[in-house]
Parts: sequence; structure tokens; C-alpha cells
Amino acid sequence: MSRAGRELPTMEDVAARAGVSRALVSLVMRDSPKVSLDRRQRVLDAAQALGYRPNALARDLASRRSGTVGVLLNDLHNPFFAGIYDGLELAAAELGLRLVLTVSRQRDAGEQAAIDTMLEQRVDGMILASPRLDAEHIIAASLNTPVVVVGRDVLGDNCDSVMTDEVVGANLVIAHLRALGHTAVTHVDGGRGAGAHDRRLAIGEAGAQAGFDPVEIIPGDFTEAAGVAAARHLLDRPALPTAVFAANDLAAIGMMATFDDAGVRIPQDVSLIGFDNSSVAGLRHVDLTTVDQACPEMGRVAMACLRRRFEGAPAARAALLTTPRLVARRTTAPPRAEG
Amino acid sequence: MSRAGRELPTMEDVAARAGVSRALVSLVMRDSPKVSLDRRQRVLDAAQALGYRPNALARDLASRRSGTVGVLLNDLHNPFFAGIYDGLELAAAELGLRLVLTVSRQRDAGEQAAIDTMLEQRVDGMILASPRLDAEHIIAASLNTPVVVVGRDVLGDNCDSVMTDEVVGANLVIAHLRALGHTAVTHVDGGRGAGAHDRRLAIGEAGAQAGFDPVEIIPGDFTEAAGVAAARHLLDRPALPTAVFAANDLAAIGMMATFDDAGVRIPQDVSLIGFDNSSVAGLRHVDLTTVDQACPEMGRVAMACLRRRFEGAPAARAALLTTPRLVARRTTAPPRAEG
DNA sequence: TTGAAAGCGCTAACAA
DNA sequence: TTGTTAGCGCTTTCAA
Repeated sequence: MSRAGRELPTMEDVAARAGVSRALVSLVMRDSPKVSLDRRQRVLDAAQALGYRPNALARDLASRRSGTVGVLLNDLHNPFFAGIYDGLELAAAELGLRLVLTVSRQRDAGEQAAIDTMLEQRVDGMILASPRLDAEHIIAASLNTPVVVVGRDVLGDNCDSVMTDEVVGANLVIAHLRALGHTAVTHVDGGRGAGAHDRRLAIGEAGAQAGFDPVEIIPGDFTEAAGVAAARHLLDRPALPTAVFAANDLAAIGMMATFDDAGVRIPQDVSLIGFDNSSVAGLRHVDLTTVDQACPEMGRVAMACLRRRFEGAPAARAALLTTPRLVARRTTAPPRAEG
Repeated sequence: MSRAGRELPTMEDVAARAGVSRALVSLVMRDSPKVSLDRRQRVLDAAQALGYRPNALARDLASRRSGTVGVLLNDLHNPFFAGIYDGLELAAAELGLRLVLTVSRQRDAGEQAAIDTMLEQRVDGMILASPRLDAEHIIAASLNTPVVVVGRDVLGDNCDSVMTDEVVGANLVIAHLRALGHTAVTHVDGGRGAGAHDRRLAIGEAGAQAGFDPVEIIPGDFTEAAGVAAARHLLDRPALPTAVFAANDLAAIGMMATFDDAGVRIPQDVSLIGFDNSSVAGLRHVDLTTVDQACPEMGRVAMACLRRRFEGAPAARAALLTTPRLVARRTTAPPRAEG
């Protein structure tokens, strides 16, 4: 397998055509101020005429830096990651960094492979969005290049974390439900997904503090299918909870559909709250009450975090918390009046 | 901005520790069969002990090929692209190719920049999913490396296309509606988005052949917002069409929500058909009748197409058509009985 | 089967 | 301001 397509001219070719040295061309390409206007123009003309394109491979190898940040997204089908990416891209553009995306498709082996590839590419840093990989392997990778983990708590000497303040989020959920008159909530959790543990703990704690009934936990996952399963489970019981807090929007949507099919009305019969405020939750036909994780903000913060490392930041590990916000929409209402 | 993290060992370091030459280490790393078992093991042990990681930059520069295919996705928020990516990744894994993703976020300037970056990276080939960029610029890029465009018709000496057979798709839509008893349909089109032109033509033609009323075209786009706008437009008129065929699922969902808000029932008052069968259409709470583009299949075909180019394929330009399939769900029904 | 040596296309001192 | 000269870490002939 070889490169098809025309051979591209090199810097040497441009130099020859412009009648200057290769180093001078290099300076021009890097926008150095110490090149005379005359020469600069000659070089640019030659490059233009030849259709010259810098070779990033050679540039990065020689300069020993790639100007590239590797980004690992867990699941392209979950719009949560699209939101994270938006923030990352914005910040990267401001910092003049290139982003290289890889997707692990929810498989653990895929994550390690993707990380290895980025390392071989000599990325200047890595951002891992909701990885499922053991902390141990993530820390190992961070020995070679700074890492920022989004959505989960993994700290190391060269590894920071950015995540939602789950305690605030849980309190928002409880406060919203309480204001509507609820006194109990059932949580369908995220299983072993990133951040699920903290979310589970936080909602239990927040409920207790608000004087709610002990928060019931139903095992789930960050997928629509898990929501369907959880809803079926609830429908099998004699009575439904008055309110359900799902691990994320996808799970909530799965529940919504299943309840619909069973003739259970939302929010009249059951109030439903998701998590992420991903774009599906906002679809006007879904209109799900949810906790906004401010995904783009998390992306921005993550990138800022990485930049601090680039600038020779303190070895202090940072666990940055972003503040979530409740978005009240159609799926929550006062509890149904008891018989 | 410099690389933070420990300096990685080089091949030279591994060679020194194993007591062999650098070239030998290179052979081992590339799994060459012409290395004695003894030496090979010594090298692998040394690499392991040192925590050696090949430098992809140096490898690709020296070998003049990157083993990498650049992929440009238009919009991470549109699940259509997640589907395409699934197919690409599967095929790439089989062929032992690495994938490098970039996202253009629907901006034309972003597309050109992303393509330039991939070219500078010296990718062995590029796959552009639903690009909006002029054919001219795409062809220009394909002078340097083979290109496959997905979702749109762009042909050049080094540029192939993979797209849905719009004629088949349009006929499926018309046949489905006719079977339900419809005799007219309004198409909210995709504006200047990739493939929108062909889709518009095809539905008009298919409708005419089936003896439908002339297909009305309403200007739209591949976004939810465009669907909302189109629905508002329709609601302003004295009478609604009996059936609407939207440019894609996102637009259909925007329309669905707007109709809902206005008290227009789907499918009793209006039948609605989307395009893509993206994951949102399948959400059980949305349950949209749509045309399945077989996204993963398109991805697979695109990658296969690229491989043929790698193998020194015929200069014959290929326009590959994949066959769509109608997925009948909740949003289509017989037309309401007239007054 | 192994090693020596010449690049790959560029950057980065250092001289001029 | 410009040119010279070493590399960057690896692959790839070509000999041995």
C-alpha cells in the first residue's frame, strides 16, 4: 500500500525556485519576523507556484513537538461527547492547537489501543472523555504526556480531571422535585460507566438531607437499552415511583418510550429527570427535564488544564469541578394525587 | 509550549541495550520474519524494559507512508455521521489502517482547513462525509491523495463517491405513501447540503411517475431548526399537506415538535417521513418513519473504494450507489378523511 | 541473518 | 537578515 497521488514538492524545491536557502523558506513558513519583505514574497510566490504543502511529519519530528492534542471520545452515538468536543475545539482554536480525534466505541481494549496510537503519534497532550479504562493504565499513559480526564476522577502527577460537581447536581434534582411536591425518587444508575459511582452516592446523600424517603437505586447503564430495561422492571411492580432520576439522557429516553408504550403518562404519572442536557434532551419532541453538564464548558476547562501543563504547570494535580444547572422541561410535574 | 512528560527512549536506546544494531530493532518492530528468534527476543525484552514506543512521526517520514486515512465528519451532533464512522472503523481495522478524525462543524472554512491539515499530515487517503465544499476544491485536494466523498456526487481522476441511490429512496417514499392512500407529498429539502439536490430531483420525479400531484418543494436544511421553520411555514397556510418528506431525520424531528405544539397530530393529521434512519429516529419515543441509508455500509464501501486506489486501482472514477430501505414506524398513516 | 550508511523533509543553533 | 550544518527517529538499500 503506497501513497497514490502526485509527489509533493519539498522545502528544498521551494528554496531552489525562490533562489534562497532551505532555512529561509522554513522561517517564512513559520511566519518569522526576521525575513525581508522581498525575500518573503519570493518564497511565498515559489511555494504557491509549486503547490507546496509543509510536511507536518517532518516538522513535528524536527521540532520535537506536534502542536497536537489527542482526544478520545467514548461513543460517537452519545451526543454528550459532541458537546464536549465543541468546547475542546473552541479552546484548541484559541490556543492554536490541532485536535486529533479517536473513538473507542465503548470497548475497553479499544481505549488502550487508541491511547497507544496517540502516544506513538507523539501528541503533546491527551484528553480522555469518560474513559472506562482502569485508572492504573491511564496514569501509566500520563507518564509520557499530560492527560486530562473528563467526566471521571483520575488523578496522577501528570493527570488532571474535569468533572461535574455531582453533589450540586444531585441537590438540584432533589430541590426541583421537592418544589413540585415530591418526597421520594428512584435512581436508575450508570453501572460502571464514568462518574456513575459519584452520581449514585450524591443523589442518595442529597435525598437524605432533604428528608426524602431513602433513595432507591436500580442498576442501569448510560444507554437507551438500559433505560428500557429499568422501566420494564418498574412496570412489573405493583406501584410506580412518583419520580425517576436516570443516569443520563439516553437512559431517560429509553424509560420514556417504555412508559409511553405501557400507557404510563409522563409527567402526570411519573416525573422523569435525565442527566447531560445532551442535544436529544433538547429535541422539542422529547423535551426532557435534565441536569445540564455544560459540556462545552467542560471541554474548555479541560483544554485550559492541559495548557497549564504545557506551560510547565505545578505538579499539583487538579480536580476541577464544573457546576451543573437544572433545565426544567416537560417531563417533571407534581406527583399524582394519591387515591 | 513543549512536550511535558518523560523523554521516551529511541530505537537507538533499545538497540544499545539489546546489543544489536538499530536496523535490527527496526526489523523486529515491523515483525520481519528474517530475524532469529534469539535476537528478536532480546530486542523485545529491551524494548519492554525501556518502555519503548515507536515514533510514528519518524516511521511515517522515513517510509513515506502513514498507514493513515483522514476522515472528515461534518457535524458530530448529527448521528448520521456516527453511523458512517462505525462502518469506516470496521473496514479500517480489517485493512490495518489508522483513522484520523477531524470535524468541520458545518463551516465551509472549517472544511478546507481540515483538509489542509490532513494533507500536511500526509494521510494516505481521505474520506469526506457530506462535505459542503465546492467540488473544485475537493478535486484539488485529490490531486495529492485519493479521496472518497460520501453522501455526494463529486468525481475526479483520484476521487470517488459513495452515496445512497436517491431514485430508489424516493420511490420507496412514494410507494409507502401511495400504499397508505396518499396522492400528494411536500418535500422540505436540504438546501445546499450534500446530496440535497439529488434528493429533491428524485422525489419530484418519483411523485410524477406515480401520478401524485406535483411535489411541492419547501426550502430547508439538514438541521432541526430548519424543520421547525418549515413546519411554521406550513402551519401559516390554510391547509396542511397530507404528507411531508423531510430532507433528513433532524429536520423531521424539528417539524414533529412544531406540529405537536400546534396541536397537529402525527400521523393522524399529517404523515411525516425522514431520511437517514439515524439513531434519533429509532429512539422509541420518536419512532420516525424514515429511509435507512445503511450508514455503516456506506462507510465500509467508502473504505473499500480507497483501498482499491491504494492498490493502484484503475483511474476509472467510481460512483457507488448503496441501496436504501424504508423503515415504517409510527409517523405515517393513511391521510385524514377529507371534510 | 545482521550491520553500516544514506536519506525522509524539516528545525534550530550558529556563523556569516 | 541569510546560509550552513547538524540532527529529529526511523526505514531502506546494499554489503558483509
